[in-house]
Amino acid sequence: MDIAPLPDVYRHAPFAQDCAPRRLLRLFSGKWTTMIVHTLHLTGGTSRPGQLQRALPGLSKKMMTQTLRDLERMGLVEREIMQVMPPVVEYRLTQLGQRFVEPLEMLYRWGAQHAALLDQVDRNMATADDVRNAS
Amino acid sequence: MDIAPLPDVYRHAPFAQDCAPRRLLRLFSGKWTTMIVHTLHLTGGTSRPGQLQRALPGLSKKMMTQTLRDLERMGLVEREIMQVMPPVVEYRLTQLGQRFVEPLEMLYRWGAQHAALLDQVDRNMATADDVRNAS
DNA sequence: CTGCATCCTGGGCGATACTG
DNA sequence: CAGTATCGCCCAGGATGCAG
Repeated sequence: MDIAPLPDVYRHAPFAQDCAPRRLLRLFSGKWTTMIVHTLHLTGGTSRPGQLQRALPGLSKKMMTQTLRDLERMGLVEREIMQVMPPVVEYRLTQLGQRFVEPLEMLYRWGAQHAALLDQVDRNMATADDVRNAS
Repeated sequence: MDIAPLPDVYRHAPFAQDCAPRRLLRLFSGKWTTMIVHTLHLTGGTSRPGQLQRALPGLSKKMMTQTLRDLERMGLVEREIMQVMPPVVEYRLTQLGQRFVEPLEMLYRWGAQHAALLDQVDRNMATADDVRNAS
């Protein structure tokens, strides 16, 4: 008995359920994921937790470790523990992790170069809110 | 009385609270935001809701309208209503909205070209889960 | 067909406090 | 200093039903 083929709509949809774009978005859906990866890159591929947290204002200790654990599971980050007192830990981008720096750099660079557009968006939202308040 | 200056750490942090990268991430933090914008672009800059929903399997009617409203508030999308029965509506990227297509294209293209890396990530997570189950 | 209101659940994320 | 555990909020986002 044959399996019914998927409707064309699904096979040809540019954003099929598990297409690469969606997978990439899911990978980087966490609030801090991309920034942590990118910061590790900026610091030469390796940094210590305190350093990391200071570089990312607003990042709580909990979210930092949690995100780093996720990144470890993905194989993008590895952790080295030195058994001394006080303990010293270093996080490092794996080779796989370094591959993902490129798209992030592209994105961030674009944002920096087009800050004016972001300003425009903020202004639009502000005036929209004004209208909303005036009603 | 002077206002105490911010610690250097904050002024020089690559990811200061409101830097362009963070603003860009916030803009596109919604699950469907980027895909809707990109789909509008793919369809020549304008499409109807049904069409849009069919192009994005999994997108509920509610989230579609909600995201589109947000995009309208940002000034990235505009809506045209034709008063007929049954009603016809068209969503269109504004000029501002079109400016944001470029970074999305970069990102999505990168994802498509590096699907192998995404596969590797999935495999890593799978084996990590195996270890977890074996314990 | 489009779109809005309502209800509800999961989980992301933060604050706090405690261990080594 | 690094990491874990616990608590609780809030809201993104999905399901359903109704209206124009």
